[in-house]
Amino acid sequence: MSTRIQRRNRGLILEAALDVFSSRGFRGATLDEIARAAGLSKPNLLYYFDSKEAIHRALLDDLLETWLEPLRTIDPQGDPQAEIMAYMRRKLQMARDFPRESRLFANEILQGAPRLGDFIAGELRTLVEDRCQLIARWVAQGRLAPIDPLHLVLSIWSLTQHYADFDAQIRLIRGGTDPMAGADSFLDTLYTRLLSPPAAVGGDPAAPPSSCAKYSGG
Amino acid sequence: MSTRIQRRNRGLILEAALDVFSSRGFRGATLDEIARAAGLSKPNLLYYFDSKEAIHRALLDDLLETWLEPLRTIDPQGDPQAEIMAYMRRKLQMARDFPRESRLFANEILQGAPRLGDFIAGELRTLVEDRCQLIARWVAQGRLAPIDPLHLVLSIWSLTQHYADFDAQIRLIRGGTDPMAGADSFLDTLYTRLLSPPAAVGGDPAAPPSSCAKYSGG
DNA sequence: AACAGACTTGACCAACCAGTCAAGATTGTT
DNA sequence: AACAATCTTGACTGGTTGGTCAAGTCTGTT
Repeated sequence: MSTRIQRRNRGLILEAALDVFSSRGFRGATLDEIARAAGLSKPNLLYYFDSKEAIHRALLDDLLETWLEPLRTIDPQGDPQAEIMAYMRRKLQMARDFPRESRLFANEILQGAPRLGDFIAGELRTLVEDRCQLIARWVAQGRLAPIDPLHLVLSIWSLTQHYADFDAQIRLIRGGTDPMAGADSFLDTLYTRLLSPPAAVGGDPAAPPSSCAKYSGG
Repeated sequence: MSTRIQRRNRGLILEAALDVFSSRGFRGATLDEIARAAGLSKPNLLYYFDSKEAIHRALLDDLLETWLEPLRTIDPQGDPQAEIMAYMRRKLQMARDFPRESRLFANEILQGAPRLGDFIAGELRTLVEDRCQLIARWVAQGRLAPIDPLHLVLSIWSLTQHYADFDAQIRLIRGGTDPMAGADSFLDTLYTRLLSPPAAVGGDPAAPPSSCAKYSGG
């Protein structure tokens, strides 16, 4: 059971901590700065969370489900190209809506994934392998242009999260204009051209490149 | 004038500092750790560099020229598609050869580019604008498929540096196999499909999308 | 050998850090 | 009003950090 005050203050702390951790990394963040941003005293932070580590952990835990969900949503029964385009658009929308979460994640990976190793090597890896098998089947059926499924997935992560993670750089280069302006239509164009199966209708889909072979067993 | 010992020790320090800064970020790195990695005492580090900040600065300064050079190398007289493919391949090779430098840069941008703001808003921005004008001309001439030049450049940065910056994640997902295996041919495929102008030979190149218009004045 | 300049470091300092604690303030309930 | 549970915090601790300094060692030159 948690009180009204607990819910409010835990919320304030996590919100402030997301700001600080995402922009300074774990070691660069200080409890004093989080406390100041949350409008609470430092001992009060530690009344609600056991440690700096625990706050960070709580943020990551919130994040992980949100992170996996769009990948889970890909529907094996749907149209291959439409499914992948929709996945890419969901990820881009997440970069727009949750840029701090993206940077929190990026910070964690950049430092060698010390706290996310288990999640990545476990749940995420399993899910990615499953999705790669699905994509490989679609390619084998000639419903997608021949492509390496894993690199396709990585490219979607890379291209969408880039707008959140490198926001500071893009802002400085574009000087003023919205960093993500034009990103939607660019990525639509990119993945349409990348994925559209060769115009040749019907028959004989080309053999998938060898890099897909390892997934075709599913 | 610098002595033999100076050259050797400055080199040892910068090499060690690159390891530490790239994996921990500026605030997460400590002089003790750099000193230990370099095999020198902490006061000795500060005999060769004025401060922690100065070591970091020296690393970034070394980096910036290397970073710009491939973009400069794009030849306005060359074949458009070949020039951009070659640029992409150079960037991918840099991600392979200098992953720590890429992560050092990524750390800096993630934290809001506090030390690179001037470089990015100045030299880099000017160069990028110039290259975008060039690409926009190529598109207008129908020698490249219609595409937003800035997002094209951003996509190359994103897709190549991703293999260095998110190395830890890719390693954990692939479990053992070389994180960059297959990246070359994937990116070759991607940019070939993205950039190849429509098969229609000769005449009437389609009007470039409006997002290119702002570059067409150069 | 002798000497100056270059190099090295143990011991230290002030500032900052995560986390503790005891004492007090606030809140919800009767 | 009274009381217990919840909430809040100033003052503190032990450990770490970037950086200093005086005293020393090493190196190249004569």
